[in-house]
Amino acid sequence: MPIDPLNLRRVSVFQNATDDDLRLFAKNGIERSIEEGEYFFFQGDPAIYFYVLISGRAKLMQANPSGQQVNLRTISEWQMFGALGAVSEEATYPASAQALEHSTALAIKSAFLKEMMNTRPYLSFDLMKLMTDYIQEMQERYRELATEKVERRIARAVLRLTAQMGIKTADGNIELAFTRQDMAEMSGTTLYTVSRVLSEWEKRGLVESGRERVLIRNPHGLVQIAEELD
Amino acid sequence: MPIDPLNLRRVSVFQNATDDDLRLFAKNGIERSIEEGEYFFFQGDPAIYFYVLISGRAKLMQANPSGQQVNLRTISEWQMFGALGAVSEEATYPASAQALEHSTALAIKSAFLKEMMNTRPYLSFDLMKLMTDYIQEMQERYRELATEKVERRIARAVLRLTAQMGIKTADGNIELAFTRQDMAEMSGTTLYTVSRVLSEWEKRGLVESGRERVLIRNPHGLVQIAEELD
DNA sequence: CGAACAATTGATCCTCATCAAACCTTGTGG
DNA sequence: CCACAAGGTTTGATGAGGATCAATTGTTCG
Repeated sequence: MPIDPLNLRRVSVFQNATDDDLRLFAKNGIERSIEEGEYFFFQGDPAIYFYVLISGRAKLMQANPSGQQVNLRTISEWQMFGALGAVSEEATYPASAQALEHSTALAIKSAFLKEMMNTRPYLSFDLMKLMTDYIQEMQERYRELATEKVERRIARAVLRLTAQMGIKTADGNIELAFTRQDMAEMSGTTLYTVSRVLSEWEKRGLVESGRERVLIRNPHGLVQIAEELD
Repeated sequence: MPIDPLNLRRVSVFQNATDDDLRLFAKNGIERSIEEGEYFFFQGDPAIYFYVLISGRAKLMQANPSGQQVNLRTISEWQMFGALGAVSEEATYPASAQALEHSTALAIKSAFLKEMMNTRPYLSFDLMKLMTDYIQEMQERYRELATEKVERRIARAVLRLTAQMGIKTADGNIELAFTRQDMAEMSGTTLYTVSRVLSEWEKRGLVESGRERVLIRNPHGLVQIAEELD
């Protein structure tokens, strides 16, 4: 069943689009559903389409030649991904996009977005806005990785995730659904270190953790770890 | 003495501008000359202007609250910097821009660029192109920092620099003019480690190094260090 | 020539990665 | 409904890779 085109307004790049434009994008897109663990695209594939995640969760990962990988970002509903190729000609995806659970996305030809941008300044503008935000985030994460210790990096990753993908539980706490491996790839460390740090936090009453699950008990405590001098 | 507006075409974002547009930008800019070590702007300042470096060299650095800093990129002639603020409203610079030698830049109001982009799709487009390139570079550097060992990261930093700011010497070799500290900030390590690695490379005949100076003797050898598996 | 700055090198220490083994948790099929 | 397999997690032991500190040497410039 096709989505309601007007829902696309929830995509930040489309927030200023006319209803007609939204319908145009929807009409030009094809829905793709994939299972957990499968890929929307692989690093190195020609970047013909960009995607809008309609349901589920996914992650963008980049691997080095020997296979080690980092998690560049996690994608939740109504986020756009794979859009870098919409600008540079004959580009390939710089990262792979893997579903963290059963997910469906709308795939739209990058060339179409490019075409639309020619006549709609608001589109270029909103896409640029998205890019600058992302650049700033990457610059910060880069600095963190270069200058901060693991515990703090993990705290930051957890806070970023809670802001973006945290699920409110019945009792008002916030829960994350990630494996230790995922969290390690997001903070540039190993699953062992993440496990140790979480155990320590649990002892201190900051979180409660289980299989593919972290419950934030004391967000303020995490902020302190993430921010405090020395 | 004011610059020739047509020289602005060498700025990648202005490559498709009309001569008249170039003159407009030049007329709306003011030249600022600063000495080595001084700053065009500081991290946290309101981002009212963006800059085009006309002569000299500069670096963009980001510091964490306790003062440790990383070098996000180095800026050479006819490169634009500080332009992120042109998109997001009431933004502040996410990094500081410091001159590596006596430098002069053209400062143009971000609001003016924004205004120009409204009516000139090519401008938005070329700026986006620049942003995507930068995003890809940052993503790669982030992955490197997370997964690669220092020696390789230093090799990559050196190669990036030679491509961007290498100076051909009389005998056909390429030379870089950076302190160990600068190189350390660019590869996410310390000046001591950079010094040790350069000494080792010198023993192997890959480079020749001196005060604020590295001469590349065997670029291919460096590429091997930067790329080889295992 | 001397002061200021940059680079080198050795010694030491600490943070994490790595490896290994055991332990949970969840889902599946008999 | 239990048993077992598969995948996720924890924890300990060990060691490597760099950071840090300190002392010395080299370079540049007024």
